[in-house]
Amino acid sequence: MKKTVFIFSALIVALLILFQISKYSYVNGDVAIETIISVIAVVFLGIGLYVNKSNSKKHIPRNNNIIDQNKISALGISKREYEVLLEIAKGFSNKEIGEKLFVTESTVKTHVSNILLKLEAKRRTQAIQKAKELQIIPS
Amino acid sequence: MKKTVFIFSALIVALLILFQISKYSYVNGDVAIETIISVIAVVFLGIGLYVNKSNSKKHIPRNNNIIDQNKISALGISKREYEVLLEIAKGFSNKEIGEKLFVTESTVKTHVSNILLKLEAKRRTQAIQKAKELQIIPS
DNA sequence: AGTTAATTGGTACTTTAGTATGACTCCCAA
DNA sequence: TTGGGAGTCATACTAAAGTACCAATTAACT
Repeated sequence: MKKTVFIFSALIVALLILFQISKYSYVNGDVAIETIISVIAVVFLGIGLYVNKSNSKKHIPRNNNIIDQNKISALGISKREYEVLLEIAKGFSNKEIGEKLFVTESTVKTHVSNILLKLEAKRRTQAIQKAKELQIIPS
Repeated sequence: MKKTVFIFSALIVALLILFQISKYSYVNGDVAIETIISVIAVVFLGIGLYVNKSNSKKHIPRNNNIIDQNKISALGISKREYEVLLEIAKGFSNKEIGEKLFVTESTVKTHVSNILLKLEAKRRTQAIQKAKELQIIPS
């Protein structure tokens, strides 16, 4: 909200400055009224575009690719377990995950079991669903 | 792109109209220069806001909750198979899905096998992943 | 130095998941 | 009316997934 206050302040200041400049210039006959109006028009068109852009940017990140790191550690999920979780969500088997992470299938199974406990899931598919709900993996 | 052309045309027309109005009003001494400038400023501020809004709206629909019905039928996935697919994505076991849809686990297995064939997946987790990529199930 | 958590790996076992095949019913379009 | 797709179910099998315990190593912390 600080930004909004700043923008409107700048807007008012700009308005006053332009008033004075245009008055002064006109009185002296230096500048044509068309020029003054054009400058005003362009400036405020630009302000309108800028304000709208900075507002619309806030609405774009509706997709939750923002991973909640706090929840991961709150659940006690370790670095390695998390890596396994990501591979599970991609649809890989335990064997494939083992090959990817350079560990045996046995190790992967251990990690998976721990993940299921920590996410309170009965199956890996349920773990995927819960992890996405908790926003700890990208959807 | 038609909209953009329209907007810029309207912009130019508005500019010309304002030129004439301001000239005429000033010559007659009816209106103060401050008023003219204020009107110009407000009008172009409004234009700036409007143009960017209609542009940014096009970028918003990045979320894909829109299910592609055409792809489902293109893949030859039947109504019942699709129902099973949705339950798989929710993390249910074959037995649980059977209870939900009032069929035996055996029937669910048949459906699952067909789904895996049609989605070219080796596992149900991979089927979930592919289905989400194809936007045939909500993410 | 001792403790703890994380990572790794193994064995043995149970439970799901998935495949293959066959069969029955229902309904719809040719 | 008949062929085919969709849906249902069963059996028998193989393949993954998951559980339970145990154990060794390493890095970090006290």
